[in-house]
Amino acid sequence: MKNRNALVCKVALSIPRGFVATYGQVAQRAGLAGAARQVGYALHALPGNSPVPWHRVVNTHGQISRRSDPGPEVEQRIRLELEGVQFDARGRVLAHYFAWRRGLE
DNA sequence: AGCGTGACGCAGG
DNA sequence: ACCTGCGCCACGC
Repeated sequence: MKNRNALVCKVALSIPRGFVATYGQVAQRAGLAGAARQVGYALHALPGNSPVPWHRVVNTHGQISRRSDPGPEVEQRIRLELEGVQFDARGRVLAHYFAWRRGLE
């Protein structure tokens, strides 16, 4: 269960504080291109005390993805705002905070 | 071993 | 901008 998961963690850890990245971008960087879903699953499986900045990963719309438990959803928003990340009225992270632009790299 | 499900993403219409 | 379908792949039943 390591590899895939470890790779995802590694990429997540490379996201600069105060910035965010999409599941797709993380997947791409982890060598799991096209399997963004797996990134979501991998992060979902992380223990709550994990040092991995899972909150810096959002969906392609720059929004915090809906999940079964609303709790983590709120926590993610808090943690990001704590790092200075701002959201627009629709709950999307402003493009300015994306660590890596799409198509770039 | 098959099947549904899910923190996703992209191409079409 | 909105909705739909399809691809992806690990997990649990």
